Amino acid sequence: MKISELAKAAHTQSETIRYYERQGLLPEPARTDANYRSYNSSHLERLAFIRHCRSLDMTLSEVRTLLRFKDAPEENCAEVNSLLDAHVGHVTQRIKELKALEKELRALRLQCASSQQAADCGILEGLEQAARQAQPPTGRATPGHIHGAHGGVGS
Amino acid sequence: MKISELAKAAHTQSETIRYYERQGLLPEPARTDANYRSYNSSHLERLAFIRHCRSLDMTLSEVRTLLRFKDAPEENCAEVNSLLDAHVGHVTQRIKELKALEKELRALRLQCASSQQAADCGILEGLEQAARQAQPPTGRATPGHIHGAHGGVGS
DNA sequence: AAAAACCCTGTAGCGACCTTAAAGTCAAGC
DNA sequence: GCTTGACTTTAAGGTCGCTACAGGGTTTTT
Repeated sequence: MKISELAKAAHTQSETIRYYERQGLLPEPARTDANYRSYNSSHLERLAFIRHCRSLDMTLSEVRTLLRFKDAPEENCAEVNSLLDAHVGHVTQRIKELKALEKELRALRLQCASSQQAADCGILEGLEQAARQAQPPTGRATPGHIHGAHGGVGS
Repeated sequence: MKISELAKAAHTQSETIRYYERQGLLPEPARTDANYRSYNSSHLERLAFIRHCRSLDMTLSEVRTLLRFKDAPEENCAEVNSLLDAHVGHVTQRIKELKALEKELRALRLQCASSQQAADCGILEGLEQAARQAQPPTGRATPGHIHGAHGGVGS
């Protein structure tokens, strides 16, 4: 299997596969005479595993940890459990934050129903006023790792 | 006001302020004889505005748009409204995605109650099995811009 | 045999910062 | 007047998870 076939099978781009190889997530495959990467089904399985973890919004570092356990089946898997617990915690926390955000944004949106001069725009005014009460940074409790509204794994 | 005073007042790091200046979000302030940046209250107000928008998970490009309207109060603010509508949409969408994710992760977590050999870990097994059904990438409808579980504005 | 489609390596870019480094400036204490 | 330490300056590089070239080689199709 060459790289584009593997890419198609795993719904991934070839570039991403090479990237995972550089990051040590995928083992270096055999090469053909022409120096092309030559994959087998075990590569596909591993890549599918990685992509699934990514679709669950895990970082590559988290995935790396899980792969370590897959590669060492005799180890105790307690760390897997706690990794997952932490990850669920991040997601739950992020949902909470985004809900609060959504509420604030919707309230803000109501302040300007029509299009008018920016000077009278309730949204801009609302933002300015909110900014004036120099809030304490409302940092998240734990740094977490679930991003904002922008990006994600997508297709 | 020098940079560290402004930084403290706006709960921001000095580096971030310089970064915003480079990005054209904050005007270049006057300089002292020693070439130190010298800020006034209008800078603070503008920085607070930016930080508040960031705490609402807007991108700097979105903030830039809002600032344009603040700087041109006679313009029609319709774009402000649609920007906010789009942003609320992104957040709402991301919440939906994260909720689905949370559900899947919690189900996965139940598969391994105790710590045991990784070979028998229900979580790893669950991940492997899920990965095997080569899902279509489940891309998000619109690219959106709300990130995953990792990162955010934080303190 | 030419053209199109693939593969290779290496590098640079995205966003929103954070960190480091090397050098200059300022206020206080001795 | 001199040192110490806390500030400031610019510039460069690192983070994360890719993506997009550039500039070559190879394989497949026409």
